Amino acid sequence: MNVIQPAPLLDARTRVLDAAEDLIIDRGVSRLTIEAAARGAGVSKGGLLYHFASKEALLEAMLRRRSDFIAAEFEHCVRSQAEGPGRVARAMIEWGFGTGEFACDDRHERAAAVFLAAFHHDPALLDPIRAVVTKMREAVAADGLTAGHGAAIMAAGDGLFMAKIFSLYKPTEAERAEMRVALIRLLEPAS
Amino acid sequence: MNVIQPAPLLDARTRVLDAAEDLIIDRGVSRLTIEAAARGAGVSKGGLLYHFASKEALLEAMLRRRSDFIAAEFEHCVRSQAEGPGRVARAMIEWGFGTGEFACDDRHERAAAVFLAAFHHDPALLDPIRAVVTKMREAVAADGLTAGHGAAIMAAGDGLFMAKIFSLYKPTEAERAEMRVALIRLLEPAS
DNA sequence: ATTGATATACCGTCTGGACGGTATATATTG
DNA sequence: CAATATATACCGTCCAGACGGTATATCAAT
Repeated sequence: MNVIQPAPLLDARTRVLDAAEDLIIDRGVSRLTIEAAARGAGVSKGGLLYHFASKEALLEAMLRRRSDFIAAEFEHCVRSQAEGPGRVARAMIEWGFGTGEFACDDRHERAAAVFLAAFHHDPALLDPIRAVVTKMREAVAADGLTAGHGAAIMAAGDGLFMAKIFSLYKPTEAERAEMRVALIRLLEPAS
Repeated sequence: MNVIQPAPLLDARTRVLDAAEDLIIDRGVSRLTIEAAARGAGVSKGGLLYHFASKEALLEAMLRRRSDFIAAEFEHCVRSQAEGPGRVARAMIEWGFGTGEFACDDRHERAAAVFLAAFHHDPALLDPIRAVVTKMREAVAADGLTAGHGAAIMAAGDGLFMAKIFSLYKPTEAERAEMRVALIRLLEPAS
């Protein structure tokens, strides 16, 4: 105890949130305990419980942070697309299969980790994400594409996301590019 | 204790496997304990541990049962499709978006539950599924479609599966049918 | 009587959470 | 300004319960 810690650059609350994510990512969902998260953040268990009244409260906060972030990022991605039919679907393609600013990266990995941990503790904790997904689906439905085409694009992105969550497979960059081309075809009205 | 149980129709081993799945599905992954699984199967904890030496062994058996089943079911589904290019992709479309014999049903839900529980205990436990997925991806790659198109179809199916796992949303039958139509477009060579 | 199948009792560990205490910063007041 | 009070941000300890797993007993069938 009383080990000398490096000067804390972020406030304890943020450090705990980050540490908890790190823990899930490199030790697994089952290793996330409030004690371990506290240690990782350079805080005592009591200190953690000051900021988050319970493990559930911690998970709620983790989830809120990530789902807010995801929602904002996606909205930004949509706005970066040209207006007109298929705008939302195009954003989804860039989000899941592109290589630019909005490509999947470690933030998505962190989000996935949080979703899993929250779901494990209590499936109801995912409600904030469900709300975000519902909004996305509504946007897709009102996107001006042939019915079902936007939903198929979204599902394909989700599929890749799931593969990442469970490390089922890791598509090569070439494969992602090819999938992107395929999905772009679905932006055209059915003949 | 010693509550009178209905005559056990199945052998204890199968009953334990089923009970464990039930537990995950309607109480959540975190509620799966060997004690609870034993109770659900009408067996004592010792009885369960006779058949499955540890919780990990139980999860392994649960996973093996489901992944064998999934693999066999998918193979059957492929064989039911007409030969020729896109056979595997067509099977995937029917599997994930069709309404017939191979449509997703509660067996998929049970599989999803098992995957989650196994992943939580130890991500490496998913290796049997990863092998199945790898085989599927190889089959898709050799399916004779424009590169990436089969992978996109597969990803869309996976996306719907993920939505089911986490109860993110439940597409209507009409929506599934529309998605199916969209994906069928990807069977045609790119113009 | 041996073996397979199941029950009972128990142990050690881990975890979430409660609790009491401490140091520092920030008002409030005389 | 000094003294006092209050809030904030932690720390370290302790405990009850849950859980996985072991050891041993029972019992039916061959």
